Amino acid sequence: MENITGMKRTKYCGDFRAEHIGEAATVCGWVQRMRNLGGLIFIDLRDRSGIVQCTFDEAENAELFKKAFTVRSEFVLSVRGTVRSRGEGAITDRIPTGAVEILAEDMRILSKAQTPPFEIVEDSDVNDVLRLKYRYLDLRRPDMQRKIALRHRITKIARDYYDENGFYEIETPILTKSTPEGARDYLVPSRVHPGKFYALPQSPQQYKQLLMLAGFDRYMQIARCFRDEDLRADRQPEFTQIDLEMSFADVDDVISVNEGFVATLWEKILGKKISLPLPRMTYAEAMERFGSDKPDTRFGFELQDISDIAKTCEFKVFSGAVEAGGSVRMIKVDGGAKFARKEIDGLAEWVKTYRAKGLAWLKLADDGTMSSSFAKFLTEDEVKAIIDRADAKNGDVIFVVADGNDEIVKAALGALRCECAKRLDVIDPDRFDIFWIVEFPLFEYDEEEDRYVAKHHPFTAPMDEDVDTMMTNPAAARAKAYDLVINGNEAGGGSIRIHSSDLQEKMFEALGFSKEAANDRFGHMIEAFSYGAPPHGGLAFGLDRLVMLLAGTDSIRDVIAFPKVQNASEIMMASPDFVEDIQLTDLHIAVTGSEE
RNA sequence: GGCCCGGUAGUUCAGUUGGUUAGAACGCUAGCCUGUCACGCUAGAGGUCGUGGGUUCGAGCCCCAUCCGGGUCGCCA
Repeated sequence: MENITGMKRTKYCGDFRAEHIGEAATVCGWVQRMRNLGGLIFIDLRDRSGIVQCTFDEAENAELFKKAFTVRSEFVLSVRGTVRSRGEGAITDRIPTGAVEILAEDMRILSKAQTPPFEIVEDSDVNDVLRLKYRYLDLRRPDMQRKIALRHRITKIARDYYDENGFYEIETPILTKSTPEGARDYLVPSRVHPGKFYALPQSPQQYKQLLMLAGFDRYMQIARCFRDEDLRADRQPEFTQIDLEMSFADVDDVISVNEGFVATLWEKILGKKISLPLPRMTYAEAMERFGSDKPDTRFGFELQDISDIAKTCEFKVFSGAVEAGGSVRMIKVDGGAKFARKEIDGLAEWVKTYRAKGLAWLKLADDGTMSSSFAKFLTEDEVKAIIDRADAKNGDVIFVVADGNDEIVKAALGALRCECAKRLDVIDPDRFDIFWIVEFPLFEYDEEEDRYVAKHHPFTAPMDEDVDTMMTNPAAARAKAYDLVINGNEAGGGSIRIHSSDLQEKMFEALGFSKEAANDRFGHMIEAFSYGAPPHGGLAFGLDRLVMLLAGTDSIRDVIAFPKVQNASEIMMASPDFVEDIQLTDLHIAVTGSEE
């Protein structure tokens, strides 16, 4: 291999333009492709900025031409030469550097390369396992380079924006303590404390609150977080939050600063103006209209309650659901009559994954003919009342879900309306619906544990109106909590925190912690609050999801350099892995089961 | 843990009712070619059909199990 001495880059490949014609230049990069025309060889050289064509002419330099002959895809080269016009007819607007080329006068082969297991090209459609096994090759692809660069720009804008608004960037520990509520923790055994474990943080929640108590007033961090739960297309076990907290703030203050960040981001990255303040929708309204606490409002198909009609009808599936304390709700899907019977049957199966028992439907064909799975069990007036309420016209379909559990009805229809929108392709990909969901419930009932648990986390403040009734009527208590929703994605969320010891103790009591249990796990917080705590609150954006949205991709793996696959392993390094017995001994750990 | 989908050449895929020697494109190798840019032309190499078992005269195709991956429900304060 040759060295780079005297052949250092003068400019990135993608930066050459007609104005540089006549200049001497040296470029370094990977061979994207070569075209050998006999006495003339073109090599497309690629670096992170783009591609430039290097030309080797046998008539100009026969020895160099011979060397270029040995070059193959993905070789790493340094090429020195003169920038010149490609000449009449050869100029292309296919790439930004298409007006020029570099006539090579010298070339070093800095590194040879095996033929890669897949082609390094834009948007290649290669199996995920192979991509991830050779992630360093996958990342060479221009679209991946753009996504990772975009991620950098977003974190840079975040740091600048919060700095300008008085936030300090402060790091918090990665080795911390396990907390009983919430997701499963990743644990790290302690060598010096036999039997004790650190936990990796699910979020810097407690630390950032303590930073407010410490008087730093405003904090932010690009914080790595860890949750040992199953993966999804938009969920990784290790992910990044833009995490922040501010003192002497109420809901409006936190929302105001952070929607300013979102507007800045959209302006700088996409050139789109976001008008502020962003709209707000209560949790109750979101669930009632969209069956989701992160509704996609870019299309209609809203939920409508027909329990009143269903209650008295002869169809037991409907009336029985209402009698059992549940509900009967519907969505009208404009243009949904084009769903074939088979497809509707498929959707009926599909909603069962959301625990709905079935899917009733009523279709109005384009010629006005009605067909339905349930109309025959209802009176003409009842059917008409449903069609009228849905405001259904020819070409529409109405889907009805009935269940003794209203939550199931809403969740199933909420998911179904998104699925229908996707199948009918009614979503404008250039549209961004960004708004806040506010007034979340303070608690939610956990059927497994048979008690109320914190919907957000146990430090979330109740709304002032609900403080007095939160113990007697926990189901109705609302929190000073808010989520930012973008196109049906939860892009961020946060809350105002409890800052009085009294209220915090009351909260632990409501969650069913004994005084001892609360003290054991959160004693440091309770004590800290006793030394003068400012009112404070904060928020965390899911950085990965923000990048996804701004990059226009629907897989979180596309915006993380080295992501994990569904079983939480990392294919390239092959982690997790077994360790040496001596390491386990040092950590006082005996393994009782393994994959082998 | 449940459900759905997928695994055939280096890559992306096709493969009929179970029937001869499993094909295509791209990539790769060699040769020719001085204005290509998805260069072109000619020739060639390349396959445990994810793995194991079963049914059958015969399995890429049917059955069972299993592994790997994707999506999703549960889960994710």
